[in-house]
Amino acid sequence: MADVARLAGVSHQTVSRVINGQSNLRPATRLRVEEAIKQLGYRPNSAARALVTRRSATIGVIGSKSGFWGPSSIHRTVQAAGREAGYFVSSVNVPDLTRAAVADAVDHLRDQGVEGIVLIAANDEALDVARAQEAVGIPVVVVEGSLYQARWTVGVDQAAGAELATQHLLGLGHTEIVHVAGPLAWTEARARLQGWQNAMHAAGLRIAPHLEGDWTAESGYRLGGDLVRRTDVTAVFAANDQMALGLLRALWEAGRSVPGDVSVVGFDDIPEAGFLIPPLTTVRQDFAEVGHRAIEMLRAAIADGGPDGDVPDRLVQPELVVRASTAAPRRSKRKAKA
Amino acid sequence: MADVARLAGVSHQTVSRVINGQSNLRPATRLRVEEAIKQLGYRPNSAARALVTRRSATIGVIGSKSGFWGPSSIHRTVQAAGREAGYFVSSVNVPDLTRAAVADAVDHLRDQGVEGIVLIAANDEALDVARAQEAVGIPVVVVEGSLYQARWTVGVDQAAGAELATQHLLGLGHTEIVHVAGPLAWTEARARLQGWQNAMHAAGLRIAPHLEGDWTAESGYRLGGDLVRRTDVTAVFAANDQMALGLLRALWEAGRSVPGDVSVVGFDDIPEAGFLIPPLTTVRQDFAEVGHRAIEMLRAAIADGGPDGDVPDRLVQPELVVRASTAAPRRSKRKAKA
DNA sequence: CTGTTAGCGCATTCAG
DNA sequence: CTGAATGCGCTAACAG
Repeated sequence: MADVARLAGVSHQTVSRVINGQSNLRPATRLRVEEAIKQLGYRPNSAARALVTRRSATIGVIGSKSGFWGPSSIHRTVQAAGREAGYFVSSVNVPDLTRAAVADAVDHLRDQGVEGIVLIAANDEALDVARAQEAVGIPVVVVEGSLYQARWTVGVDQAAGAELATQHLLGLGHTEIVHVAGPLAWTEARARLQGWQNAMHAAGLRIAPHLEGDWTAESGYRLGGDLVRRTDVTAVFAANDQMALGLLRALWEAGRSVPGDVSVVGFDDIPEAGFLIPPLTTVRQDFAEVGHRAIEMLRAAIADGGPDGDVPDRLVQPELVVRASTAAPRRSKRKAKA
Repeated sequence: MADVARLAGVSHQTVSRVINGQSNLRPATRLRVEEAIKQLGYRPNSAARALVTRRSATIGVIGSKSGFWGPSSIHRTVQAAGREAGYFVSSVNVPDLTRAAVADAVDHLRDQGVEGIVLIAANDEALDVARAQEAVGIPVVVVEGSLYQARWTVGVDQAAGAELATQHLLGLGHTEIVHVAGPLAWTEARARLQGWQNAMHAAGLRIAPHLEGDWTAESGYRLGGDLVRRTDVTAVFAANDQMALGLLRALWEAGRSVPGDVSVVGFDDIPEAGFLIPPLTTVRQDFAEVGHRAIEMLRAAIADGGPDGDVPDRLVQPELVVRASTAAPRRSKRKAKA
């Protein structure tokens, strides 16, 4: 910077003013300085700036190492939105979302001086850490966590999505609809379970016990092995597409046709969903929107720290994508068809 | 830090020594300082440290927004390995790997003062930028790029993997093996194409023209629509699992059985591969290993800048995973079966 | 083994 | 509209 000042024949701080786009500058001076900057290929030192301004212009994102479609998509969109908003974004992927691992990630990020943190794919333990952190003073926005367990939250309306899926099945005439849930320590899994129950309840139907998987195709396959024997079940709503995929395979192996014998609905709309056998009906989530809102909220939290925004803003509405894995049940048992 | 010094009754400097784990300290003093640090909840300011040491302890990772399995898995493993190595890791996902976008990402990272960059999933344009960057002084390790186009490179031996896949098909007795390649602007796609050609050539077989997809299931499905008419083709080697998945669907729709009528091999071993219909034979890549080596190499590049390591170290060997999508051709046309 | 003295590169007072 | 001083929090020399 001293070099630039010398070359432009001005002082230190005039250069600083140019860089920070201050207004009180004679255009000629500014031009001269800009010229010198370009000529010398000068780049401001962000460490020095951070030291004096006490602003690192950096935010942290905590994700999980596991690489499920939803969380990792959100990680990407949050990253992109953060950068667009002018931040450097520093990521850390924890092996699992245990209290210790998340706390560790938070520490790492704090040491770097991040101004705020976005925590993705939160389960209960992770939420505890988030709450503690907020108390300590560094804003944490939780994505896809429960709205009631953290102050700053953004996410898709999971329950609404699950209701959409279930209602679709209901509308087709199904009454025996089983839910293959995700791990219930995850708030997302619980919200989807809840949505399914709500819809079943609203339709006046008996709510069969749900199954619980771990988001993987393997678990869907394994649980599908059990479901296959229950011939009363005409439809399954899986809490994500991976498990639905495993289910499809189990059904296929058992010689039960989809959607002839049983309809299957997933959740997420992974890019492959439309190319499964058969193409999967599922619930699409607008991850890009989630990413943007997360950053928006984080900025607000950093600037303000005050009361959070309106609840409606935190929820992104999902959308049902109907494909070929769902149809009316073969023999329509009429019963609770209102 | 001044507070800590005061509380411990020592100087500035001694505190600094404790933090940096220097050896010349009386244990008693160290203990006293550590006590004070804990009591005050003191955390070193990394900006100040970066300013004086000229080391940010930060590295950058450039990935692509698209979210394909391979690149995003590597992104995660690189992130993890970087953190284990004591770095802060800052990510940026570019919309596409064009020259402009990558150059932009590099600039962003440089502004942050990263000590080095890992560039993931490189195509030709991105490689240009990487080379330019190396010349300018900031080390760039390219993952999955061509070994000949950049100095610091780590990756899976794509060609070897493709040969593995092709040889498997060959060993089963197939002679008409078509390759559905990835976008050939990607070095990975070219290497896999090359491996297939090598194996075909070595077997003394005619090399049919390849098809070119874009990594997506959709493209596999589309290209599969064409392949379906070519009844002479008994086996297809797809350059990734997504395209193989689309292919499976196209084949299924056309009523051609897999592996009865045609065998299919993929590449990547995505977690769902074992649960497709039928379970997919594919080539597995050890992404964690790639991530570790990338960081290892980046450290070397940062420290040294000198000659690169031995070529063997840059290549991770892939592994064939045989599942149910491959079998001997129905009518064995003997011809080049050695 | 420990304290003292400088200065990293910048933004922020305050004067001109 | 611009320049001169001051200090952010820390580490790197030196002294002692």
